[in-house]
Amino acid sequence: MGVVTSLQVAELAGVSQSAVSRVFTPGASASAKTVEKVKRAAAELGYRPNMMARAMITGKSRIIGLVVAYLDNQFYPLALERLSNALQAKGYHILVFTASNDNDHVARVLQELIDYQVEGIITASVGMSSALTERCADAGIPVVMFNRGQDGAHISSVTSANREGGAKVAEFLLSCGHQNIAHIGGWQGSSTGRDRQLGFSNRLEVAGITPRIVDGMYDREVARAATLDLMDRRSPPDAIFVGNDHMAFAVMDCLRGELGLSVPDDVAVVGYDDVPMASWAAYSLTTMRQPLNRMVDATVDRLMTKIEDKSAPDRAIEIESALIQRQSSRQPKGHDQ
Amino acid sequence: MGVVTSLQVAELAGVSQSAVSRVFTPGASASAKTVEKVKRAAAELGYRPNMMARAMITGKSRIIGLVVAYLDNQFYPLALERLSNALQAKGYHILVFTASNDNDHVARVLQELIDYQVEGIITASVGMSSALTERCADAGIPVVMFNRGQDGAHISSVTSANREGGAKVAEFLLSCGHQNIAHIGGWQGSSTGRDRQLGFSNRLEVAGITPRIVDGMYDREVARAATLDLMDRRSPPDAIFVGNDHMAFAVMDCLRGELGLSVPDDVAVVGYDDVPMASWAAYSLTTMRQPLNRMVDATVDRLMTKIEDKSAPDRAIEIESALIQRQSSRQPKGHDQ
DNA sequence: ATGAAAGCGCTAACAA
DNA sequence: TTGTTAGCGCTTTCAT
Repeated sequence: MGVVTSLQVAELAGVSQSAVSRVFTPGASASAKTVEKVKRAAAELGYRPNMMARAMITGKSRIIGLVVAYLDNQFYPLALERLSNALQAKGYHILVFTASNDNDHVARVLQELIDYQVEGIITASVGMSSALTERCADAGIPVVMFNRGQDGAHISSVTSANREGGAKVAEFLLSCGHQNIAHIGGWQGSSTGRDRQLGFSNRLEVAGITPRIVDGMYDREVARAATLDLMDRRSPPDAIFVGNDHMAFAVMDCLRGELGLSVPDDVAVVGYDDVPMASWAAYSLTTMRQPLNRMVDATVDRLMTKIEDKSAPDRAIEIESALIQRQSSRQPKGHDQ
Repeated sequence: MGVVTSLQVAELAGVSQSAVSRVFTPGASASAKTVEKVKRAAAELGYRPNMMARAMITGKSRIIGLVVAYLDNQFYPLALERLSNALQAKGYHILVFTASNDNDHVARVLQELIDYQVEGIITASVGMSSALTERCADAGIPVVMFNRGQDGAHISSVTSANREGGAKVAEFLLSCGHQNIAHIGGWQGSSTGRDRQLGFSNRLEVAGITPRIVDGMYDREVARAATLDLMDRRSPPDAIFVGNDHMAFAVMDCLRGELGLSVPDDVAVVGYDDVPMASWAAYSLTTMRQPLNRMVDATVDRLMTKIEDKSAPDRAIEIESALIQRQSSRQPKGHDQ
């Protein structure tokens, strides 16, 4: 069993144990000769520093906790992958925790993360009460919320400009000549869902239109039921803005499969996120592109900043997003092919 | 900053530091009175044991390393989610590492995992040379390969019965009356891809049919190119078995979108995995169902067994899978609706 | 059942 | 630059 300690390396190399430690500590001082001897001995014994011991002393575990609720919406696994890569490049690693969007559950999970002495926490697809935010701050652990915000709170977050995004969708549907518009929103318990909806309906109201609104809860089944309900009314909508792509696919499946309708001829559908699947031929979904890479970069940047300087100010970062037009929507008026 | 130590709790509770430790150690002995006093003091100070320190001493980090290559194939995020939940329920957590399928890369990642003193390693969608397997064994860290096997190797693995699965698909396509059959295989560098292909072509050969075979590399783009190539030949296939669902979706997109063909009238498509998307109306893909829950359970079980008893034998577990018939394939002969 | 004492493997002053 | 000496916060003998 390969449990080699720095002491054994020291003995073999004929130096002190602390010399070994220095050789394996980035910013430490050691003569070329010592480095040489130690490296050789270490290689021979297959020695590697014990991260746990190091973490305990320095208080730097090099671990970032990631709390995530859903992994069935493709946006999140992709975010996880990118975050992991970006963090790995900086010598950090991700400890994954799954939690439902229940506040108690999140609290428990957060406590465990604190127990693990993680250096930072990223929450994705989960909300946090300000009480929880406080708790982490007390423990001295920086938190960045990914794709969720928290109103007027003392916490860093990275989202796209959801309100503006919702407005852009409204603008677009209006320009396509739609008047009878519905919205299957993201869960109203999430800032993301609320903001998109707000931007959307505010812009529509300016045009004197009040969209029919249902909460899709970020769930395929709920979105499907909402679609069925919407289309069953006296004057069904000819355009539906869906709170995210994940639900939009369900809406399209329902529209085309169950109801035998044509998208976009009978009903136009617009989503939000632009996950890879949105561009697949089977859907070709018009959607707001959330720039994943930039969101990930901003998240990592925010986290690193706070880790290096705990007193750095918290910031709510909003990244602009753009509408990607595909086949699930009609052409805006006055725009020829 | 909430860095409360057991010593502070001990002082407040009027007991020794070791008493505090015992109270927080599951199998330890302490009188009801002591437990009471300590718990009260701990609660007052907000004390929680430092996992890092505990891990260092006991050698039990309660962390499982997960090495994963792709997260764009929906099968893996789902596996990750289930694994995380199952492990969380047992008090373990997942440290995620992403690695390409390059042996050196995997080696580096594995070394980092060993540095972190993880108690076990799960590899998903990545292969491991037996040299790497050895290394982990030397470090005393159990490894379970998920959805990958290693021929005649000294390692635990959990897969579905891929060879048999491939044969089942062949059998099915034959029963539908197909004669001109192609296979866009999973990456041949993976046991999973090889086994499915082997079972498939062996069964077909019995019927005197030699399928045209292309390696799809588990990649949408490669699968698309393969489809284009296959359909461009003099006698294009009327049935394609694709090595996994992820590629099968690309094949269907290409067939229906780019080539304007009908599935299954012109070409039948069968996949492998049965990810949720396979059942969505847009695809309705006939596919082999890999029982994710059972695979996850087996993986966790195997890992726990090896963690508890390092000398437990390694086993290659194969879980049976069944064909799920949907709309992307024709009806087998002699079977009425 | 409890406290004292000895480490786990390492980093970080401190002298030399 | 180097070795010596303390610990980090905890678990674990070992007496009591």
